[in-house]
Formats: sequence, C-alpha cells, structure tokens
Amino acid sequence: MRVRFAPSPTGWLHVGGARTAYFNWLYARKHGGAFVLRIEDTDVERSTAASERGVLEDLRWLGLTWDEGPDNGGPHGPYRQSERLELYRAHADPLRAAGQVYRCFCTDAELDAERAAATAAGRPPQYSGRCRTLASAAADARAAAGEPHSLRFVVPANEQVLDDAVRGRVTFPAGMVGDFVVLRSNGLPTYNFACVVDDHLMEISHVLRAEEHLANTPRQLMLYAAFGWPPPAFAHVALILNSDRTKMSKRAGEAAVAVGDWRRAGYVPEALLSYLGLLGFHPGDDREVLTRADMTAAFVLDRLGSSGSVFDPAKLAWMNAHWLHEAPGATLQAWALRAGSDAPDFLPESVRAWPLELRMAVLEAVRGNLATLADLPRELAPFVDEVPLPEPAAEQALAAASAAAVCAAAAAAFAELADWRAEGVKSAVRTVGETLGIKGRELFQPIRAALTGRTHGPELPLIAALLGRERCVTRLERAGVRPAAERE
RNA sequence: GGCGCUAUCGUCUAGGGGUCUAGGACGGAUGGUUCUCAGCCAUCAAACCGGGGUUCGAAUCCCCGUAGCGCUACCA
Repeated sequence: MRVRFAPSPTGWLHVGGARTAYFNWLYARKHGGAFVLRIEDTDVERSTAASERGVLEDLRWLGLTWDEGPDNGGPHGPYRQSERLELYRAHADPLRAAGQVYRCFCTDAELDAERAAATAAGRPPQYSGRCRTLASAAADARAAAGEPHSLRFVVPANEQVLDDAVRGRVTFPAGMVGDFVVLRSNGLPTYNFACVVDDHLMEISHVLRAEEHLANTPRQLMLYAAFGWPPPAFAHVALILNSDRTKMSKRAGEAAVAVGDWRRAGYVPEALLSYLGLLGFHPGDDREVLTRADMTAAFVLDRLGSSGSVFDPAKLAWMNAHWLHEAPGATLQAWALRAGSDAPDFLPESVRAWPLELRMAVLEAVRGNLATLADLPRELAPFVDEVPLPEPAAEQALAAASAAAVCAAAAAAFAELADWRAEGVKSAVRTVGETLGIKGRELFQPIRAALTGRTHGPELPLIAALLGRERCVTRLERAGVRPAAERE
C-alpha cells in the first residue's frame, strides 16, 4: 500500500492541502504503507524553491513526515517532477509510436480563436483535433525544421467509469473532452500526464486527493488504459469551503488559509490536525477531539463525507484552546519552547531562563487562560520581574476606597505567613478579609490587581504562591500606599 | 453552455426504512463556579432544500425540480 501527497510549490501550504496530506498520512500509517511526498513543479512560471521549502517546513511542523520525498529520497526518485523530465519524454515515445499521441503545431492564437468560435456557436470549447490528421511525414518535417509543437493525446471515443471510494461509481460520457496536451511545446509535461506516469512509476496504490481533481480522473484513466497500466484506487475528498460555500481561498475578511498563518498566530499542530481531521471525516462515535493515534485507528475511507465543509475558525480556536488546556505538561512545554525558523518566539526570554520546575508550574497555572500560544507573553507578564503597567481595569480596582487598606493588610499578613503555599495564602487572605470586614470581589480584586496588574487570571492563591513571598509583599506594599500619593 | 459532484440545527456532523418528540460538538443564550476570566459545570434555543413516487411506515430508497460548488487550459 503506497499513497502520496503531491503539492505544487506555488504558494504556501493550504489548510486543504494539509488535510489531504493528513488523510494520506493516516491511511499509510494505518496500513503500514509508504507515504510519498512528490513535488509537482512543472509550472515553471509559478513554482518557486522558497515555496517548496515552506511546504516541507509546514508539513514537518504538522508532524506529517514522509517516507520518500525530495529531501530524503527513496527507491522511486527523483521526487521533484522538474527532475523527471526525461522520464516523461521517454514515456511519450511509445505512445506516439502507437499513434495514441500526435504532434500539434497550433499556436496559442489559433487555439484561442478556435475556442472563441466554439463558445460563440454554443459548442463546448474543446480542441477540434485538427492536427490529429496531419500526415506523419509532414509533421516530422515541421518538427525537424524546429517548429514548436506540443504532443496531444488521442482521446478515445468511449465513456470512462470511475469507482471512487467516496463517491461510488461515477460515469463520464464519451466526447466530453478534446484531445488534451500531454507534453507542452516547452518540453514540460502537463499535470495529468506527469501525474499518471509518476503514480505508476512510484507504485502508488491509492490516490486520495481533493474533489477538484474528480473531473481530471477520466483523462488519467484514459492514459492508464493507453499505457496498459492498471489504475490505482481513487478517493476524492470533498472540498473545504469559505463561509459562502465557495472553494476556500485567500480572500479579504475570511479565515487564514495558510498553515503558516495559523502557526504564526500561536496555534499548535495537534489542534490544526484534530480540527482538519474531522472536516469531512467522522470517526463513527461521539468523540470530538482525536489525536493522531486515535485518527489512525479510526480512519477508513468509507467514513469520508461527500459534501463540502465550511471552514469554521471559531471551532478551530476552541480546538486550539482545548489542546492548550488539556495536553500533558511536557507537551505544553515543548510547544512553548519551540521557535520555528519563521515562527515568533512566544515565550519571553526571561521565562526561558527559569528553572524547569518553576516554568512548568507557572505554565500549568496560566494554561487555562490561553487561547493561543500568542497569549503567553500576556499571561506570563505578572511572573516576570518587572510587572508591566496595570491595565485600566486593574487601575480601577486599586482606586477603590478600601483597596489600599486591603493591600497594606495583605502585605503585612503575607510577610508573616508561615505556610507559603497556595493553601496558606488562601487562609491569609481570608483572615485579612475578616479583620477588615471585607469580602468577595472587594477583597480579592485589589490584591490581584496589585500582584498582576490585571483583573483576571488564574486563582489568586496560586499566583501568590508562584510569585514568592518577597515579590508579593513588595507589590502589595506599593499598592498599599499609592492612593495617598495620588491625593497630593 | 456542457459534464460531474453535493444537499440534516448558523457551522462541523451522527443517522444507512420503524428505536427520530432527529443525537453529539463549535458558536449563541441563560444560570452556577463564598474574586476574575477567553477556563470548568449545567440548562435552553436551533435542522431533515421543494415536489412526486415506492412502502403499512422515509431524514433514510427512486425520480423530477431547485440551489450551490467543481471541472471544462500548453495551471495544478
């Protein structure tokens, strides 16, 4: 069993591509097969090396590693189509000898005119096949003279039937497509041709790809037949959609489509994967968050949906927060510490230097308030040495009538506290409240504001315990005298 | 235009003839969590595209319609 993911390096990895890669990866993992990465860079105008690097980096970040690919090689390489050009030409030869492919000398202008005329006459804009009847001697002479030409495939006059794993039997009537180009005049293969040659040579057994390729499949089936090769099994996964149900794309106001954008926004790979994995796939039970291992166990082609799915950033956000709240402490550490080459560093430098134990305890305390890793600096701010200026709401809490008294009393109580742990701090605060006859919000908020500069965050006793007595007392004392200073 | 695919709460989906007064999740609303929160808990509102069949019985099967999307390139 061998599957592949075949991106064209013409931009960044799209969430739809990431999902396709994930499904392929899952299928390979589940059946102990190989997951092949092939770069489809035959569009020289749009393909870039930078894009290829970006795609590979995004896939690695997601943890979707490949068994064979452009960087690590494999028995069926090279894995970059631009390095396989001789292979495509070599495979065109027998087809030409068999009369299944012919030289076409039509120019772009002629083709455009032909298409325009067909459309105007209400006919489908497909190639007329006029070069098909060129005498081979004449064609040879023109080619020998250096006249640019492409190679077109002689489309057979029979219907094509596809047994798709998600769509069932799909029949394409004959006569729907004209003779299509297989080798361009610049010597590069077209998508359908390169795809068929490569999938066969790379011994791909299952092609899991997006539905947009469904209409290409009859062309590919014709090529398999012409070569006398058995086609692989196909599964066309429904598209991921914008909120208006058009194919998801980069557009103003819509959710980010690039995997890298989510990474830079502080989303973790597990969240993206578990969200994407459930777009168009259902595990068969009520689980809503599945790990890769869960998905590997659950993944079957016949639980793939056939209708498109709208991408919902709100649900992805929930998924990300869920992972941040629930993942094992070590995983949270790893996410926080990781700084990708182009990923922002979400962990403040001073926090990086903390002893592991303290860092883990603080991360554990603040994780419930994290929606993305980008929230880390904000949540960690109270724990660094120089607390940032209080937020307006905190300022307000400190300006309350009883705030200074509360802070001063808390400072005194904390200074004498024997049990400097969350439990001890909690009872100290309670005692302060009882002595002053203040409770609830009026009691806690000024202390919280003095300690953290904010009005919300983790439980107060936990914050105090983590902060340490010295810093707590200092900050509370400062808040305890402030109103007097302000009055002057 | 042609061909193809698709059609359940706002969104992701379960459902494959009776167990559906249609289930779960996100989002929303409400309440709780002897301090706060984007956290946690609880409750509520919210859907079978339309029309014909088949059947004792249809969200489930068939047909037609409608709508949306995809493809129709010397892009992939």
